[in-house]
Amino acid sequence: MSAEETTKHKYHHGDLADALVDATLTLLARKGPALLSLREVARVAGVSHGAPAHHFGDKAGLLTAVALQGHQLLAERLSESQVQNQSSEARLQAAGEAYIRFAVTKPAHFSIMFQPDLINPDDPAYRAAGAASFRVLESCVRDLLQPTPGDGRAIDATVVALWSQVHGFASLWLAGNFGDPDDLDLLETLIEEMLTSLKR
Amino acid sequence: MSAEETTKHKYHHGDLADALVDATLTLLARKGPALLSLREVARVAGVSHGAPAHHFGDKAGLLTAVALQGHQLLAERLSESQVQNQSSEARLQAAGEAYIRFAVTKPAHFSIMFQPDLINPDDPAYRAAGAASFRVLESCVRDLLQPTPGDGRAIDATVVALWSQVHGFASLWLAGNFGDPDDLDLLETLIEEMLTSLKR
DNA sequence: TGTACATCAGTGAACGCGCGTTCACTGATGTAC
DNA sequence: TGTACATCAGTGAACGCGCGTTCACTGATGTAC
Repeated sequence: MSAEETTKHKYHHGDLADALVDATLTLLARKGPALLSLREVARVAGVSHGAPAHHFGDKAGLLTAVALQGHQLLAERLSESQVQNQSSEARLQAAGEAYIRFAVTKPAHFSIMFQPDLINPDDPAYRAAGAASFRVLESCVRDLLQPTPGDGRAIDATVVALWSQVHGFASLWLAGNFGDPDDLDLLETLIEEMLTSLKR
Repeated sequence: MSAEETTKHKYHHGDLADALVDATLTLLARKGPALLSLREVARVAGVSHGAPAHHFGDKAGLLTAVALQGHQLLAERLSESQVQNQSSEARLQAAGEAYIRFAVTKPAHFSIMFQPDLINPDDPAYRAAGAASFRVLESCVRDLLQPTPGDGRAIDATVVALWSQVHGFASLWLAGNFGDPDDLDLLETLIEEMLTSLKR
């Protein structure tokens, strides 16, 4: 972000695509995907409401870009959680924890990433990003189970179990089902208590 | 439903409130909560678009009624899953399985039950129904852990773990993240493989 | 350095649309007598 | 059994609104020479 961008109003924005994604995230955090409008996004970004079409085609295109960024970010966080040399069990737990922390710290991204109705779920880049984050989860489970490569099943039940647990926890937490979503102490406690049970 | 209702068009519907809820469920199944409109609901129910206001006040009121019915149905299914005299472990597993089966067989209900943005989350009846289904889950976990009544914690981590897992599985399944949501064989396999791990 | 020109990015007016909600109304029902 | 009347449930026209998308345009940028 250049210095003059903050003061002067340039006709050419410079990085409007990114700015629109950011504005979308702001609004997603404020009111949820169902109530978001393209015009309001443009308003927040400070551009005319016709501008988004240039970069994203239509509303679904913009939301797909946000969901895609979310998956990339998630894959990144999951990968980072694996870098330290730990036991397989610890790495599994770290992946689960990273998933939950991603969702809780990036609720706006998370709120749109699994909404096939609102995005273009067949967008190749989106699919690739989703597959990438899934692969990290999968790899640490495989690691744990010892290599039984190509045992023919479409999806491993242990990955399903882990993914389900952390995804469900994040969703329920964000919707306020476990108490105040801003109670970070409670969050820490629940994460620890829930995930240590993975070791048993 | 009376016989003549199917043929004759009566000015007074007789049970419009229920019919509107049913129409809402039809549309929720077809296009998801974000894209649902009150006027379309009325159209499907075969009444004028002003009619819903009489029974539900506004759109959020109607959606709240649907979410409420969903929670009641879920609580029922969870309770039913507990009636047989089984071991504590088997009952826990049965509750988890009942939760998933509810979500998969009633996706329209499930799609709106945890959307505080679209309903009136403070509606007393809705809150009560949600609390009731939570209590069933909680009771079978307490049962399993042996009575340590009133240990002071706001929410038990084991309930959190179970709820998270089945809720996450249902959400991810319905969104197509584990494969074709209509592949019932795969569903059976995954439910069994995932939930038997609860016993270990 | 300067000029001409192609390309690009954002504007803003215009479009048609379906929406949620309101409300005076009217058809139907049921109760009192 | 019949009549009057209160109550209720659904109608349909009207309201104002914000939306997504399109498109001729214009301001800005960068490149060729």
